[in-house]
Amino acid sequence: MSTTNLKQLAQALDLSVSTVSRALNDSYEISASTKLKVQTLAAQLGYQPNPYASSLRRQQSKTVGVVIPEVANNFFSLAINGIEEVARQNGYHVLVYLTHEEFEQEQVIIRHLANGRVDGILISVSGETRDAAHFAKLRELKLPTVFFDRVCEQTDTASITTDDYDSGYRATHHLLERGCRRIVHFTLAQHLSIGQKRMQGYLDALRDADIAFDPTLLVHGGSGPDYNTALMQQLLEQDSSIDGIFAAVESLAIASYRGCRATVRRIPDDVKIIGFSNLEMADLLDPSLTTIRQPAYAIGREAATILFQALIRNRSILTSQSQELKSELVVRASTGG
Amino acid sequence: MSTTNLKQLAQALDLSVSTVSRALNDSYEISASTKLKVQTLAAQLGYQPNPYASSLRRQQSKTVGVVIPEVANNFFSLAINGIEEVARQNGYHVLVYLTHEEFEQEQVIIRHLANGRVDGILISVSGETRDAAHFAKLRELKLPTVFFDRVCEQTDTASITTDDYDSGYRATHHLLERGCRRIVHFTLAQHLSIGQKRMQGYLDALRDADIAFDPTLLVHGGSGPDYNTALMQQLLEQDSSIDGIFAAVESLAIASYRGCRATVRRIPDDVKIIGFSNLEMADLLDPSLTTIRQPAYAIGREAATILFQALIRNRSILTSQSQELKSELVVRASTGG
DNA sequence: TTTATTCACGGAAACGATTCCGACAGGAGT
DNA sequence: ACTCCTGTCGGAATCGTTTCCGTGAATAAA
Repeated sequence: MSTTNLKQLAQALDLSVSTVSRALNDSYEISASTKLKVQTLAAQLGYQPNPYASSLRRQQSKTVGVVIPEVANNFFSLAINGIEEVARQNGYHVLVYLTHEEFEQEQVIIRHLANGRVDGILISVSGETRDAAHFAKLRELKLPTVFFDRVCEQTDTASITTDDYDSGYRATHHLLERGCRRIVHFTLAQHLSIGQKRMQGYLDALRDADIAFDPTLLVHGGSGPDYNTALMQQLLEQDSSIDGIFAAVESLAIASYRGCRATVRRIPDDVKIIGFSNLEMADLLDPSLTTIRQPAYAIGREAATILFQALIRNRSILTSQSQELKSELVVRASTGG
Repeated sequence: MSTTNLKQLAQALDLSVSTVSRALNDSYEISASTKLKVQTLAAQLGYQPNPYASSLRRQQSKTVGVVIPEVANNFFSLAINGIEEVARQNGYHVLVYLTHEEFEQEQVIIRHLANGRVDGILISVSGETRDAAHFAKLRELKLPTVFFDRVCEQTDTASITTDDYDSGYRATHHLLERGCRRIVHFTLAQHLSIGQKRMQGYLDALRDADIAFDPTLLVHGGSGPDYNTALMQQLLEQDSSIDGIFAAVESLAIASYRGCRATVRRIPDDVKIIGFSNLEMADLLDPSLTTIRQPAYAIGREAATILFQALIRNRSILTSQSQELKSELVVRASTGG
């Protein structure tokens, strides 16, 4: 669509196409004078190389794919922010795909990405993902892939996460410290490693406090805020002994708030709530929410940085390196200040 | 990268490349039997056409570009959600670019997009954008463009917005109804049509209530939440008569909350606050925030739908059609209930 | 003066898919 | 028997770049 191409430039300058191409790419075998002539005319005519011709010839697209469950979520929004920034700095473009937490969508997207459209992939797997077969193709094709936050343990490639076990432990420990004894763990993605690590932190904190684990307090959220609110409401109605909730993701913390309101439980007097969240205005909630804040922006930046290091080196497969960033516990009113 | 290509398929089947291509594209001039043979082998080998070769030949990329100020924002997140969904349904890919509210970034991005990389553009312009010269190229290239929410009035192409004037009027009227007399209008993007419309609604509502407009109550926010909070705090300290704030975007409503807290103003007793916002948990804030909720997801869907209608028809320039969706005023505690 | 080397450039082959222009059957029409 | 289709397919051009290979001239080395 760009109106001018190499051939036109070459004709106008009475040079060959190859010379013009080399001049624009600052090749050493072109004299400074012709380089100048070519580049000035190119700038004047606003020449821009056709990206698809270029991508076809050199086998690289200068594009990365980002696959995430959803974007209307503060964590992933911030992560995309970091990714886009690093990509821009490296002259890469960013294709965004949403799985809507559905495994099937994820499979389709991965399959569509395995045709050279992208040079690398950054992915946070869907909550439904159990199987890792669809990632095998990426490995076959030597397509560099970095998992972030929600990793898939069955595939050995680079991944960047937060200290999920520790965070789960600390969150639970914090509630115990504040006197909670009947703590609900409200979770999504229970069969993902991230969910299991957080749960294990929860379990170990209980064990260390000599509190028996009650399986009825382990609640698996589903899709949709209304569903999760209803779920929590129902649980609170059935069990009046509940005095704490540890929500594994932001949306579940919100659902917990709503559940408490619906059942007239006071926060933090009756029930204390802590949740993973990147909500900027957690301190403005009623009551302000005690959060475990993940360094979402840094995660995006780090994941992208790792990917681009692999891309500019040799575009080979990434080693099974995994990096772990620290989350931060911010105590607020929902756990008693 | 994809391991199999047309030539390999052709050799394996003892057919020509052109025949295989036509068989896969379901051409009428290929017999049903060979079509079947070709398609089964292609499926078996997991053949996927090289997107760049394909894009180069047919001059279209099956990709659209989305240019927005930021993604860590509920409105734009929801809009992207709508866009991505429509794009997927039409077999298109979505490239996302962030301007970070900077005009220069926007120019660079638009320039980079004007080379055939995308078949169409969806854009919400940055807060700094005054000049529309960079959009002229898109028009020259006949690159279909749809503005959404933050439109650029100087270019006549399709746009989809909300009823910004009405919303501004209603928001201000609501504050007046609740007894406010000294209402701050806290705005970004004051030289964008969206900002001017909202402001005009504010001005007209004041006029209709026979309240003189005080220019010191028109506050132009800047970048960064800390800056905006400080700005509001300073204003509240200087002027104790302020009894209402109409925030033109979500982040400014939040800054207003923080400003009130810093100056120990009670909401809604001392100062009532209303703001544009797509915050899902506006009702959980302390106090719950009266909002004007834009149909963000629908805006994204509509904008994308308009774009794809143009793309599948004739990929010609879009007519200067503009569609307006309605926002919703949700009254909550921050305006007294 | 001859040979080698460097410099600056042109020609043409890729990359992988689409598509224009044929071509060669075999059957229909006269 | 001859022409004329129609149905199926192959060859080659094409999209716009990049890059391999080659070439002529000028300069340096012998």
